[in-house]
Amino acid sequence: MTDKRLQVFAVAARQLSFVKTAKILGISQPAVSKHIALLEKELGGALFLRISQTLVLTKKGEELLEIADKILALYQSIDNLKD
Amino acid sequence: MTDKRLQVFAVAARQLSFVKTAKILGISQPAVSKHIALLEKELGGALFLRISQTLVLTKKGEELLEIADKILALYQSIDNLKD
DNA sequence: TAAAAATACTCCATAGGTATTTTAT
DNA sequence: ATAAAATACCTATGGAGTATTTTTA
Repeated sequence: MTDKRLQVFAVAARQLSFVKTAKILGISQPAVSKHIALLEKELGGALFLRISQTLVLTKKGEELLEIADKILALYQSIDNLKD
Repeated sequence: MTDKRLQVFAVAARQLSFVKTAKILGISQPAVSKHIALLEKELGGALFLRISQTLVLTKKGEELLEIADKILALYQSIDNLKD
């Protein structure tokens, strides 16, 4: 698991669009899809429901988002150790 | 950054031995050395002092350990989402 | 059709291993 | 001579990209 993966998820969970997520993070749309797919595989369940090209966060997705936000904030504090 | 990297660091910070860390985690000693070296490069400073084959945590190392513990605990709670 | 996500490839960087070297006891 | 960490080298997996396909509005 990487912080990048969680970051991609956190943005996607709020944008509810892999295309927008890709633009925001400056990576390709397939890269986003693959991050999410691997995360879902790792957690053994869907994080998003794909209902007629609309994305919706699942319960598991919501739970992950809460934890991911905390982890990402802590990674930020690691970045601050660089100074 | 990966959770594995932080886990290797957290164990090493307590064992103060890369050999012991490697045994505990079931990976090779060079793998441990490389994780630490990359972490130190990423943070732009030493995490351990190598004083006559004794390892000592630096201030930066101590600061990282506190944050790493919190992140690793949160990763544990992600693991629990699998159930 | 148009737009979004998924899939298929290709390429490079990183993680891990074994073997070896260096350094200090 | 021993023991620990670092380095060299090799291999395999993962991450990223571009191009394409699939699906649904």
